[in-house]
This record gives sequence, C-alpha cells and structure tokens, in this order.
Amino acid sequence: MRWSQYFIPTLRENPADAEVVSHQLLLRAGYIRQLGAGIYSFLPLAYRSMRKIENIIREEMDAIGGQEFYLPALNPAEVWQESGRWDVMGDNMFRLKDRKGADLCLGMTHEEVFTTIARGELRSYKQLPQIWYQIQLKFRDEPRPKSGLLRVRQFTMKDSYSFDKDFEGLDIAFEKHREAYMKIYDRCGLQYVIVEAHSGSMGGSKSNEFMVYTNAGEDNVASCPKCGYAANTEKAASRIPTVVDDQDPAQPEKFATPGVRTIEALTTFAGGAAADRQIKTLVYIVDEKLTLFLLRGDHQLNEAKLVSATGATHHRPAHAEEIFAALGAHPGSLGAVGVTRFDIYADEALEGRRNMTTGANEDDFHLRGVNIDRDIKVTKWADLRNVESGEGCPICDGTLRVAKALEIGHIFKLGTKYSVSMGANVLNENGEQVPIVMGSYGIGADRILASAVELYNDQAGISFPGSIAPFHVIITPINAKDEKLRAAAEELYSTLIKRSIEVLYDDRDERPGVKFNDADLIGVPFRITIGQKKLADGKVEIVTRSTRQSEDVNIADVPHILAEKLSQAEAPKRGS
RNA sequence: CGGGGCGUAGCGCAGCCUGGUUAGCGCGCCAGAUUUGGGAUCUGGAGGUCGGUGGUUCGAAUCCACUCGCCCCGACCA
Repeated sequence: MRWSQYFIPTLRENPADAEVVSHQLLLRAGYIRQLGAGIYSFLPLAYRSMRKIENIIREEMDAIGGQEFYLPALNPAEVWQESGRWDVMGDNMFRLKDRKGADLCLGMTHEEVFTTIARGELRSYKQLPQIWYQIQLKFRDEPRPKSGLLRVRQFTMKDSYSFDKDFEGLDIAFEKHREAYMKIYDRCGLQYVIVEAHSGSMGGSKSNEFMVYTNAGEDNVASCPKCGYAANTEKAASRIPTVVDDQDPAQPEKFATPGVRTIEALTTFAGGAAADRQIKTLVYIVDEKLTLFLLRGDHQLNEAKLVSATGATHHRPAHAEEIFAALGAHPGSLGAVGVTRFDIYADEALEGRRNMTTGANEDDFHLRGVNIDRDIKVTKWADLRNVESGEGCPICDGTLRVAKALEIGHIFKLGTKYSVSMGANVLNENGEQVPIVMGSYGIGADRILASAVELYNDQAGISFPGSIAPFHVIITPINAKDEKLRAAAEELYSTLIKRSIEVLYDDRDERPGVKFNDADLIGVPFRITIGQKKLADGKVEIVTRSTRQSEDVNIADVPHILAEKLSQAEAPKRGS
C-alpha cells in the first residue's frame, strides 16, 4: 500500500481519556476509534492485524481437528432459558424484543446454540468426538468498560466446543486445546502463563486461563517461582503458618469495647487481640438469603471463592440496616456466636481455632475466649481467603508472589452441564442414552492485539511481533521529490510486492522526521530507509523496529535479506 | 450500582468562579513559497448550534434545573 492513499490517521498527542498504553497507542497510531463506551471501530491497520491473529487461530484450531462454523449473534431467549442462563447472566446480557414482543438477546457466548445443534444432529457415540468452533462477535453489557480494547462490550472471540462420549474424551480435547492455545500465543509472540482458574458462570469442573502479565490487567495471579504453580487468586491456595492458641476459658466472655469498630482498633484496645486471633464476620446477601462469612481478622474475603463455596447466582454485601435487623448490631460489632438462623461459611484458616475474639452482636461489645468448634455453628468450611504475596506455595516450600495479569484465553471442562439441561444425548456402545460430555474454549482476539501492544511498546510507539504486524516492512524515501529516490523506492516497492512481502510505501511528501516517527508509532517491524548518499553507492538502510539497529545493504539484496529476517521473526518461540 | 472527574474546531487545552461587542491558543487541515536523515519556516485561509433541553436575565460557553454521553476508582469476564 501507498501511505498517501491508505487511511492511517495518526495523532501527535495522546487523546485525553486514554489511560493504559495499549489504548493510547492504538488510538494515536490510527488503529482504532471509539464509538461509545466499550465500543470501538477497527480501522484498516487494526483490521489487518486482526485478520492475521484470526488466521493463526484458525490454522491451529484446524490442526487439532476443529471445524469452523458461523453461528448467529442474535439468539432467541428459549435456548438460554433452557440452560438456565437467561436468568444467571443478569444485566450482563444485552436483551431485546422483536416486533412480536418475543425476547431475544445478543450472544455472550455460544454453549447454548452449539448444544442446540449437537442435540439435534448427534445421535451416536460413533459421531464423536467433535470439535466445533467459530470466530465471531460476542456482546456483553459490562458494568464498566475500560482501558480501550481490554474491556469492551462487543469483541471478537474464537470460541470452540468439544463433544465427547465420556470424560476421558474430554480430557483429550482439553489437552488438545491447551496445546493449540500455546501454539497460537507463541505464534502471536506473546509471553503468557497458564493458570488454574475459577469457572464462574460457565460451570464445569476444571478450567485454565491463559494470562499475560501486565499492570493493565484486572486479574491477580499467584505464582510460585520454585515449582511453577500458578493460579488466579480467585482460585489460588496458599500455605500459611499455623497459629497456636492458648487454652480457652469454659465459655466466651463478653466485654465492653466502646467505639471499637475495626479489626485494627481492636488490636490496640486494652483487652483486645491481635488480628490473627480475631474472627472477622462479613454479611452478604446470597441469592436473597442473608449469609455470614467468617475469616481470620487479618485475612481478606475473595468474592469469587464466596461464589464457589456457596454456588451463588447473585451476591452482594448486606446493607447496614439489613445487618442490624438480622443480628441486632452494626458492622464493627458482629459475630457468629450463637447464630443459628443464618448459614455460616467459615474460612478453613479458622479450623480448630479457640480463644478467639469476635463481635458480640451488640454494639460496643465483643466476645473473647471463643472456641469455634464449640461456640459457632458453622454450616460449611471453605476456602474463602484471598491469597497474598509472600505466602507459602501450596505445592512446594516456595513463596508465592502475586502479580497483575490480563486474561487472553480460558479453557473449561464443562462436563454435562449443558447436555443435561438441554437434552443433548447420544447412544453409547451399550445402546444407552448418555449425555454428551462437553468442553468450551475461548480466545479474545482483540485482547491478543491489545496485549501485544501492552507487551511491545516504547517511547516511540508500538513494536509489533512480525506475525501480527499489519505490514512486514515500510519503505521510507527521505525525500519524496527527489527523482532518484522516488524511482528506487518505486522499484523496490513493486519488487517486494512480487515477492509477497507485505509492504507499506511511505510516498508522502513529508519531512523525514515525520515519516520516521509515524513508522515507529504504527509498529511495522522493519523499515527500509532510502537516502541520497547511500543510494549513490547502491545501498539502503534496513532498520529493525524492536532493536532500533540498522544495517546498510545493497538495494538488490533487500528482498532476500528481508525474507530471511521475516522467517526468523515468524519462527515460533515458547512463550511461557 | 456507589464514589470522583470531564464535555468549548479533527486532537490537546484556555475562557466559566466574578454573565456584556466578532469565543481564543497550540497542533493538525487547505493554498502558495522556501525547505527535506528524526514531528520545518513564512504568508494567506477554512473550520465551533460552547453535549442537549428548559429556566433566570435586557443579555448565558459562563448562573440554575433536568438530561445525555465519556473517563477514572471499587463489585463482573475473552
């Protein structure tokens, strides 16, 4: 392409409301423009990169036997009602009515639609296994779209679904996807880590997320440098030192704690207790029911773990009035001793603890000498605690560190959740109807683009990996009006096109500085600079964007030197 | 949803508090000239219902009310 005829609206300054670097650079480099909150237009450069990403995904999915479909984004309510997710998805689902008043929605994911096809067409175990996929738009009415392409309401996802006759088959399909995903991210040049994850509204038993470490991410990953354990903190476990308690009195003792409202305040209050000798009582409304959650005073509740423990569809912290009505005290004086009317979930770190201090459910009073086994009627013990940096690895004797990360893919073992609720069965070898065992696997293509920018940028702009850059090379003649330069550039341009090298030719009549800066900004991996002096010796300059290194080469050698550099850049390298 | 902030030319901003001629500045854009190895210079131009609606006032970008949109911080996910 000739730059003068191609639409690359670069910006000199950062748009004011872009915070994260990928958002700033994609805007400045003329890749995207915003239409609304979490809604972006992809301009030609971005769309070229997106197609490359999609094709890499396509090739790797095809390589594991995936078959590409294209399903509707517009879905009738019925299929979602059958699976039960019409209600579960809540406000995150875009809903609409047709002219007859029938309920429809925009697909957030496609388990339901694919399962509809499976149950209609798959009859026998002999037709299994199947891996079906599509690359398509997903719509999610996010509570808070943010960070440019990182969190949007409409995005492109490769979603695939595996159908097997049994769980052994699912294990194989899951492993195939895991391998395929690794190849995809490797080919896209991303550094990533695979972590254990929380399955959320997808359901199912096991899931892995593919994460890119970046501060722009919204997840936290706990990892052990020693043994390689890695998990989303929504799921992560950790090892913490046991606290040895003193002998407790025969029964809890109530004592006045005027004005003490926090764990912190009670640690310094005369007659109080250290935070790890306190029981923190949190009150949530879980699927309409008021529920208590107990943690050690110095621990934080992880709400994803709350969901895992309770199986909740909806949850929120209870309001102070609701709490007072239920327990007779305000936050700051709450406890679970003697409470029987409500479910009580207790964190495993509290097991066996005694001589603890907690609220007395009477404002300005606490109880000490509490023995959990004796004094509190725990409904269920569960892991509720948020893992923190510096805690012990659950697998080895290493130390965990917690870091921000962005989710770029997620693979789930669904099991029979959808096949059972929607009636997708096949006949097995014994002639029995059995539910198909399913898996579901997603990759956000837009997030691959954005995370590549997060990972590969510098002061001057984007530095895309060769495999997903919109162009392989840019030709920059120093002076558009110099006939010799122009002729050399034109000739090189058509030569490279003939060699199938994707070339952008900056034929604009701009000053060299403008062209160099624009070339750096948009992130083309190689630049060929053609200037008078070197051209007089038959030479041009090849500049590598990522390293900023340049070398002078004979103009006739450019095509094969470039071809070599490009094939090196394309070579898959292990990312994690 | 709760909390904070912002809407003035394509982009970045000033003006608003304390209402008063034709609403400014930088960048970008158009024309011409001189320039051409890291975001040139000069000259001359184009471009704005000041997010919207209603109100107060002789007079509103400016004050008031409502409303829409966007960004950021906390609970959701590719």
